[in-house]
Amino acid sequence: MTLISYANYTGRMQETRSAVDLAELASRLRFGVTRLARKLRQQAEPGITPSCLAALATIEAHGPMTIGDLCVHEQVQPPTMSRVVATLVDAGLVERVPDAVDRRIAWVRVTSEGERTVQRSRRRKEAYLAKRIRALEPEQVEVLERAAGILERLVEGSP
Amino acid sequence: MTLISYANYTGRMQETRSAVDLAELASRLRFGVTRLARKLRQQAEPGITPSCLAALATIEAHGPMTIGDLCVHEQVQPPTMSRVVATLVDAGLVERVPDAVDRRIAWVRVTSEGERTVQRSRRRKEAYLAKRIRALEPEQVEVLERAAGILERLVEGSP
DNA sequence: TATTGTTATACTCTATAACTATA
DNA sequence: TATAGTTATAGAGTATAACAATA
Repeated sequence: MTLISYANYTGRMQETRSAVDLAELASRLRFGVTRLARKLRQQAEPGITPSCLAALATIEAHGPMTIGDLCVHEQVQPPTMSRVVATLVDAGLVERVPDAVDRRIAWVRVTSEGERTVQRSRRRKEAYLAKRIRALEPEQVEVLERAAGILERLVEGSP
Repeated sequence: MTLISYANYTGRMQETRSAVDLAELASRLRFGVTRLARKLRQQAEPGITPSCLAALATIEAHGPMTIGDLCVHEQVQPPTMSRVVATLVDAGLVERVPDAVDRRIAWVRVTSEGERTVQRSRRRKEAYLAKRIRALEPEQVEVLERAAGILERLVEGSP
């Protein structure tokens, strides 16, 4: 109340109202995105743990990566990723490819079995989502179409 | 390709194209939402683990709950929640209130310290989000305004 | 000497099984 | 006997510290 009166007084009402709406938008978006992501996680692939699946999906999306690359991307420490990769290798979902020139480096590449696993997992989550989207009004679907692109780019390259 | 030709032949092209777009929308939305949620989790409150914070936020949002209620809501088993609550009690963020009539039941209530912690955590995540939203064009913000409400309701009461 | 990754060890989160207290 | 919750114990995920191999 005080804010709006002040803003009105100083002739910056539009700006101030935007700031207020922005906080509320951030709040609602945080809530909706967090809950939806949680539901999607719950549609998990059986037989593979979330951390392994996340690493696998990352490698599948980026192409062959080193352990170091994966650590940066997944925000974990080297020993953790070393173990995740060992598990994925044991499961036959990825394979190690020694670097031709620098033999310290281990490239990690998705196998065709791993490829199938990632795609099955994605299909499962997307089917869950598609089912809910199908229940919406056409205008709502259109809003989501436009929002999807904005969300994809929203946190791109941010810490 | 085959699908569209077939749809065209049977005169259901519009429906079939929608189905195709729906899968793509689901895919993009899954990607965007998952990544954004991940970034939000990374803006975590220091000194409290994600599982404790999630439980705390749930109690704060719902009011006093039993351990059983919390298990259902957080999708964990009773021993897990029992420990999470014990940790929160030790940290002074929640308190146990014995049920007046059924002494097996333990109600869990947020303390004022817990309240402050939840709100600080939310503010931190929302500030992160608001900062990114502020960099968008006004039309994009408007799309997100409309999308927020749709996302909030999208998975309401679904398994 | 610096970099890449692994092994050793410890702590947290989670689960199942067995238990206690109460209804 | 059934229910609400806790304790005992074990497995997975993660981290830091110390190490090995290579550059």
